[in-house]
Parts: sequence; C-alpha cells; structure tokens
Amino acid sequence: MNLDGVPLNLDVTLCCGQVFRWDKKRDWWYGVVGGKAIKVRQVNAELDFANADMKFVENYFALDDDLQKISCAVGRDEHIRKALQELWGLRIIRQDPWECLISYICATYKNIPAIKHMLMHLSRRFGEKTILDDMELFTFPTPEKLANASTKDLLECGLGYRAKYVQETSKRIFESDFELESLRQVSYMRAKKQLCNFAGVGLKVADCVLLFSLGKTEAFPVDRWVERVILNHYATKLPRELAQKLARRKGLSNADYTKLNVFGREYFGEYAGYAQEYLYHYERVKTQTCSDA
DNA sequence: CGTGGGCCTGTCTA
DNA sequence: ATAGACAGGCCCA
Repeated sequence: MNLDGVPLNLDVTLCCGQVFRWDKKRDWWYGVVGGKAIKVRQVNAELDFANADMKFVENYFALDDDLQKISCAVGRDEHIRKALQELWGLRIIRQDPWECLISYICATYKNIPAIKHMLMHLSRRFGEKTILDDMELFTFPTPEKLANASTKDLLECGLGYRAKYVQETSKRIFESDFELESLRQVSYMRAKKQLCNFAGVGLKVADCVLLFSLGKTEAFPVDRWVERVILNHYATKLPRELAQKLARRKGLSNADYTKLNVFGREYFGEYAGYAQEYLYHYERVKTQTCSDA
C-alpha cells in the first residue's frame, strides 16, 4: 500500500527498543503478531506486507496517530525538536498487552540484546512454531503455558530472578482470567495501579505496558536513559534539590521516579509517551549504534 | 513514607 | 583474552 504522505520510518520503529521480537532478513521485517507470522517492508512511501490485511497493519503501526499534530504538541524545545527531526517517522506501535507485560517484566536490569534472547527462548520453548518463507517463527506463549511452566524451564530460558515474577504473574492472569485489554477503559492512574499489583511490575514496567500496548500515550516511562536525558537537557526545569540529588545517586526511588514521570507528563502533555520514545532513542543513537542486527 | 542493598545472567568495555 | 562493570528495576528489610 502507499503511505500517501503518512510519515513512517519502519526501521527506526522496529529497532528502537519498544518491541523485541522482530527480525530483519533481506530488507523484510519478520514478526509474529496476533498469533500469526507476518512480514513487512518499507520502500520509501510504499509499505508492503504479507499474511496480514491493511486494516490490521494500519492499526498495529498506529498509522492513524497524527504524527504532525503530535510533533507540534510535544515540540516544546530545541532538544526534542532535534530528536523528532532526526528520528522522524518513529511510531509507537500497538502491541499485544500480554506479550508486552511479560516482555517488560523480563526487561528489568538487562540490555536489549539480552532481552531479545530471553523472549526468543521463551517463545521457542513454549510458543508454537509457524513458518513464513524460509523463516521459523514462534508465537508468544499463552498465559496458560507460562503459568504451567516449571521454574527450571524458565531458568533455562535465562530469566534468572525474573522467573518467579513471570510465573506468579502468569498464574494470576491465567487463573483469574484477567483481561488486560479491560485496562484500556480505565484512566492512566487507575490502570497503572492495577498493573503494579502484578509480581515484577513496578512503576517503570507499568508505564511501558500502558504506553506500548494499552493506548496510554500520556505514559512517560523513566529509565536510566531518560533519566540521563532529563539531567543533561532538562535539569533547569526541575527543582534544584532534585536535580542535584539525581546527579549524585545511581538509582531512582519510587518517589523520585514519580517526580520525573510527572515532569514529563506535564511538560510534554497528552503525547508525552511519544516524546519519551524519541528522546530515549535519540540519546542512545548519539552514544552508540542501534543495538539491532 | 523514605532509603539501601541484593539480585540472575548476558553484553559491553577496557 | 578475561575480568569487571553495567544493564529500559523490583522487592524486601
């Protein structure tokens, strides 16, 4: 299909660290979405795909989000405008909440290549194999599969201390038949509190799940990188005491997390999540190369 | 309510 | 090459 003026940068979108189970082979991106393997490729204004219909692709890549409007809304200063310009076409895609939740529980205290490996191992062992072209792809394990997985199995997937969180959260979701999708109808704050009740889910993980899979574009996850961005470019907009304290310390307490989170949401507004993702990725590409194949 | 330390293990860096 | 630091944090004392 022709994008017809709708801005999209597929490569940046799929390798900026918001989603972990896409692989590029011969200029096609292969992934599993909605239980089936699909492939996507962008050639300038042309977006090609196979094994999926147009409506599905448009929704998954959030092509109905008006990037121009969002850019105007969050473009409050030189730095963010530079990031927007540099990474123009990056979109926040609409992931499956279940996969997103487990992914970010696993993502704590890991770098992106390691996260991809864990999720690949999990899918290989507990998902179902599907074939597309010459690619073997695996669906993401269901809550039932992970709820019944043994600790030993999960450890062999490299989860380490995250194994018990995945186990507990999967059990709760499976046994109570919890519908993560229902959190879409709930306010950002209430949904965040609900998510934080799951094992292995704190403020940061909850914000990621809300932003990347539950349509809360105002969510503003604060990780080490975003903390760095704020310190390097927005410190003057914070209370001086807070900025000094953050410069001294290594990690974020919940209270300080919330302060930075509120700053982001108030400063950038209802699309703070987009600002976060541009700033996050921009900070990374400035200091290293894209950590993707 | 705020703070500090521990944590599995794969990557990255020197 | 090999050790040591660090990683898209969370939990518990």
